[in-house]
Amino acid sequence: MPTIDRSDGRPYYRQIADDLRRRIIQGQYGPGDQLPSERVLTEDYETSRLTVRQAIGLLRTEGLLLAEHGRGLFVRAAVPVQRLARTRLDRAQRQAGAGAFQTDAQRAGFQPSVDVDVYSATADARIAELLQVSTGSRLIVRERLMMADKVPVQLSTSWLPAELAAGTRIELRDTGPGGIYARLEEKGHLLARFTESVRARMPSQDEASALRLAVGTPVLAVTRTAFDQHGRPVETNDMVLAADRYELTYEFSAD
Amino acid sequence: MPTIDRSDGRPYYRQIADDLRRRIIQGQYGPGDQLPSERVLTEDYETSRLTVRQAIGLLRTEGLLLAEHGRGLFVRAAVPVQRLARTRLDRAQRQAGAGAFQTDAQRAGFQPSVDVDVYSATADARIAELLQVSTGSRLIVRERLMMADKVPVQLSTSWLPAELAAGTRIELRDTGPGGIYARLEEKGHLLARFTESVRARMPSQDEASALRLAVGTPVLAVTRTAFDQHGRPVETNDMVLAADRYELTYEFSAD
DNA sequence: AAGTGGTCTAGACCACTAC
DNA sequence: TAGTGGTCTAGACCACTTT
Repeated sequence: MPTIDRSDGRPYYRQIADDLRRRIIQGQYGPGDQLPSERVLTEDYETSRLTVRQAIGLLRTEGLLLAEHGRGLFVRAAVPVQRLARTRLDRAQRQAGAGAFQTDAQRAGFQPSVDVDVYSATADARIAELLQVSTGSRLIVRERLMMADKVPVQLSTSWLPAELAAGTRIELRDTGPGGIYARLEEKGHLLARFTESVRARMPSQDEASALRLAVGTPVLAVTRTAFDQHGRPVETNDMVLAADRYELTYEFSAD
Repeated sequence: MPTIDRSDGRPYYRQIADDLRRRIIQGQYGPGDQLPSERVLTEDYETSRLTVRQAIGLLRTEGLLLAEHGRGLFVRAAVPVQRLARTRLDRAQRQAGAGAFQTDAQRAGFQPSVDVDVYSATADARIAELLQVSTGSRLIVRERLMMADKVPVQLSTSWLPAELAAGTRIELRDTGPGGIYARLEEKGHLLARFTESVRARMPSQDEASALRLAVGTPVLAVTRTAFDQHGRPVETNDMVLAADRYELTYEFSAD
């Protein structure tokens, strides 16, 4: 029977969280199962509702529990994870037609859709360094919200030096078959190399609502830069991915 | 002056959080600065302390604020980020002497130290698949807690088929110069290739306390598998990194 | 000793979901 | 309509840090 040890040094809400966490891990409550309501837990643990809510808040930020207003508390079920492999950027993949996101989504059985916004801007310090241009240089910026079966799953912002995009479909919403990389190669910038840097953090308010993230879901922030055959950076790209829906994979030689 | 709009649809605590967030982003409170105390904020916003604490809790899980018991509320300062590049696993690096962590830490100006635990176990389904052995096979497991200037920064667990480690220093706490990869190569398993998969999630209770993570800090979970010249997996490794202290970088060709 | 954040109580009413 | 989680009040005492 669940109770609180009033002489235990731990605060009550931690004892409750530890107890519920143990039950979940041991399988007493499985993925998708409903927990007793907050009021029932309050009676079970002989405490106040706020204390129970503190415990539940802890398990929510740990990503273990999901609260649904008017319905109840549920053990969070694992989401099918989409794997993003390095090979999504191989030339063969790029030339196959659509962009990387479309290809991935369709292979995984999702119906992809994209909202695009294109505008011009000037380079701040960070983008200037990534693209090896001067701060204040003119850029084309492409912001995209990618959806799988109409569920937002990925934010992406691309920056390109304005003169590389000038007069191409990169300046339009629809960049045509193969996406911006195909347009760059048509212009003589053969893509030679990518760098990617990966970080994780909690989402901003805007990202959380755009991606409809549950409390306790971090994001993966990936910055990719594309270099042409002369070693010149031709595009850089910030991707924000819901961490519970994506896995990134890389492969490299040991030499 | 800060106040709450009682007719605004948003809950009070969100209005307060939005207001404080705006002030932080606009620079009214810079990194490391102290905010007014909870009781002062309660008066400023003309509400109850719990409502202020809810707002602060939001900003803490977003990673914007840090609360220090008995001291006050502070804007979280950016931590110096350690970059983990693919090249940390190059043969030249590995043969230079110490393991990857020691090399990285010393280059970054930290004094590295490591707690190690070595024991034998049997393969569960996941490890069996990664190492391409049968479930239940005998393994050597090496658990490590890495510290930089005595601050825990990284957890690492390695699994190797028992027969590859048998009779080598891989079974000991101190594996000798070059670490386990050097011992494997001495035994004729030349390392050819690594795969890494990267995910992000909120830490478990154990990880949070082992790595001394602040509320609102996710972890990067990296699984690396090493393959020998015959394509056989010889080791697999789970790394858990504090996301606010690490950045992973990768580089690959566009072909 | 004074000020800070951390924990806790015993209520109340609102918003949402299901029957 | 009943049950659920979400928000809010007005207190109280504890644990920690600083002076």
